[in-house]
Amino acid sequence: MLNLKFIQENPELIVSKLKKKNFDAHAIVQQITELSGKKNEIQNQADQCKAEMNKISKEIGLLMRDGKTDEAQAAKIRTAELKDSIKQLDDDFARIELEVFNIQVLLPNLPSDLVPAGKTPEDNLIIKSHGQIPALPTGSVPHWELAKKYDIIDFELGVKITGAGFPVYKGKGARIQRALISFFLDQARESGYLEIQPPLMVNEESGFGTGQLPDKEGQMYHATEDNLYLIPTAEVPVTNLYRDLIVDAKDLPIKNTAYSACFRREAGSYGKDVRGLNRLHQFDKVEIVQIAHPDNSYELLDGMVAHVAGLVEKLELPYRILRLCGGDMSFTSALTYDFEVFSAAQEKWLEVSSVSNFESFQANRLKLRYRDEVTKKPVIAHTLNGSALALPRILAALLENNQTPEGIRIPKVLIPYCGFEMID
RNA sequence: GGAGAGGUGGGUGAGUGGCUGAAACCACCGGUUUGCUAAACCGACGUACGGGUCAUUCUGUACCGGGGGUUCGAAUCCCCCCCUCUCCGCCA
Repeated sequence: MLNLKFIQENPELIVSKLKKKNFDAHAIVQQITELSGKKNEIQNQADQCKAEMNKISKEIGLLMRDGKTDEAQAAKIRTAELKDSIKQLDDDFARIELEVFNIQVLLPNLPSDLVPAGKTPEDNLIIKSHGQIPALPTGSVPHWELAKKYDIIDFELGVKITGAGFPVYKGKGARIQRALISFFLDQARESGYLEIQPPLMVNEESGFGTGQLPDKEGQMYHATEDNLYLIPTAEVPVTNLYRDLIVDAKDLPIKNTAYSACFRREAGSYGKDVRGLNRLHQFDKVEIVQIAHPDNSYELLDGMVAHVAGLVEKLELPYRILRLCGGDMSFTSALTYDFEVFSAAQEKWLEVSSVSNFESFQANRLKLRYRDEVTKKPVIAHTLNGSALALPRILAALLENNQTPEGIRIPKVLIPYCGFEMID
């Protein structure tokens, strides 16, 4: 959510910047400017009435104390009128405030100047490619066949007990999952992130705080009996740890990491990309989150990108980093880097991480602020997060790229975590 | 699920109708003292949204879990909701 004062003071800037996201903000900005002008006017009137009311009430109190009941009684006459005005003005104010808010949340975050123009994923900017695309031996197969061949992931069994998109990992399949989680968490800890184990369900306030509610309500599993939501990413509970807080500037940046299962309904996505591990309703992910000072949030973003790149390199997977174009970015992001690894049997790039700076967009909703060391005033912080990493597609690429006639080779760095060198 | 207690500023916690935006203590910040640390003492110390100067300042309003009501006036009284804690039951 963009800050209201900022919108009022920079209408043209907002309209021009949002063009990059292919979003025409003109009408919204104009509406907001008009409505908030009206809102301020009403607040002024209401405040004046209330000030007079408070004054009279105080006087009545004093008169009563002195036993001058007649005078007190006389003073009450004026209050009835004021009361009506106040009620009317307060109602109007609340209505307009809600109206402004409802429009305000329709505005996407402003893209950073680094964001390339464009409409579709084809317009994303490849800023780095790394690693060799492996030449697989003849007879190589995609990961869902490997999963069956070595009996490490059972998709049908998942269908039986839950439904499509809820695979069952077995034996070395389960163990490699656990190994990846531990590896990612250890790496994050070594990069200075504090490990958090968050709840997997969140309340409505948290869903709102990170922007899943109300817009993406349909994408989350909702336990209606208790009005709790299964988290789509650890970003939600972890970022919300800092909701409604004013943190010390000297504690920034705050760096947290968390493993969690992630739950996504993926309503409306069917067909080509959903085979095997490519798209699931439940999957595992290690997330990294930072709460930052606005002055250095982009440096920190680069650091997060470097961290994720390190992970993929250690796993010996060919990857590329994309800077997302305006049209492919999320509503809330100011700058996003996607990581894709090459899945050699499917012969395609799979997104395994998305690292973003949200600047103050999320923090404004969260009311997450830091106290400026000079002015001593609260200032909205910046939030950043990224996957480091999401497991399923990493696993898909590991299985496909490392298949040999003898079995699937485990990357060196994972062997101590797995306790085996081959899936055979 | 049954019964009870309670939600006040960063924390503990006082406050049952007006002089309470809120005592006291702790923490944080500034200062004095001190060889350093500590202690002691003094001072400042909420947030949001408005208005005027827009630089420091000044000023209005709102906020004591959320919403509604009573009253000239509500943290305080009434109603509804939410949450937390304790005991019992059930259970990993």
